[in-house]
Amino acid sequence: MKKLTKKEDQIMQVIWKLDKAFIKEIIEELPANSKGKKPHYNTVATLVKILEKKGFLNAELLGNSYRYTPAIDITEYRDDDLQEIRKKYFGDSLPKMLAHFAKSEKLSDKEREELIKIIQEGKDKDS
Amino acid sequence: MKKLTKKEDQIMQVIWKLDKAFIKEIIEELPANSKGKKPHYNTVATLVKILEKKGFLNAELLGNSYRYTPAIDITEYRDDDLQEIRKKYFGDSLPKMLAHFAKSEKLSDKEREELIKIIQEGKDKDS
DNA sequence: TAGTTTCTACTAATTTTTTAGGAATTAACT
DNA sequence: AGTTAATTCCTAAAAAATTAGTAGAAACTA
Repeated sequence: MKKLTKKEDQIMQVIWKLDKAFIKEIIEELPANSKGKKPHYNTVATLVKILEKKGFLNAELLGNSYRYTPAIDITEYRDDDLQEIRKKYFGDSLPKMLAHFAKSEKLSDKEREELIKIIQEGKDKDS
Repeated sequence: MKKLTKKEDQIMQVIWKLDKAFIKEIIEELPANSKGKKPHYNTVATLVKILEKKGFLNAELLGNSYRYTPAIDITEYRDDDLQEIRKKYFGDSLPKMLAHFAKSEKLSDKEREELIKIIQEGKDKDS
């Protein structure tokens, strides 16, 4: 899968969240910078074009403007990301990584029970 | 914590791995590019200088050259990274993320047992 | 219809990141 | 001492990523 830059990633996160979005709507979701400015319309349009070219977005012409939808599932992208993290910090070992998380923070008793159930059951569909 | 660029991150990974390193040694650990070339000495030296300025590295003069050591623990940096992932893909929920991993892939029975033990015990030191 | 707004397409400016050249210094060797 | 090799420091070129301007088409409005 093609890599995304930080800004491209940011745009994708928004579109995954909205599922379908016009550029205008994307801008609304984006945070303002330190001077309180949302990014320029054309800035976002450029990023979106790049994402389309990279195969991350599909465009559909509605009236005179395009609406964009993800061409790639967020889970696919996410799993790539997660695998990288695993490689980088846990010697590519899932149990090591899991153990880290399990140890690292507080879980409620109920959460613990649920996790144990999941682990015992083994694999499943996706979360 | 200051953010690192991709190359800066790459250098840090090497130094965390080696614990102490001269520039020469860093270069040895870095992969060659598509033309079989390791990065230029000064390229690495520049990155290292930046990392020093950003507070990620300490330099110690030995003979006529510097040896670099991490000024920041990898676990600290890693945990930042992990938290971002958690926010980005799991609505900042640790149990959700854990559940995803637990479901996502195959674990051996032994690994399962160990994880369950860890979860039941609750928190611990770091992994 | 003329003015105004909205959006796209194209292009370029700006900023950030990455790469590496040149000169000076030190050490090492013969 | 003279030559070579390795390193630093300073600097800037090159590439990649980000931002946004200009022009024109389409749609809307008074």
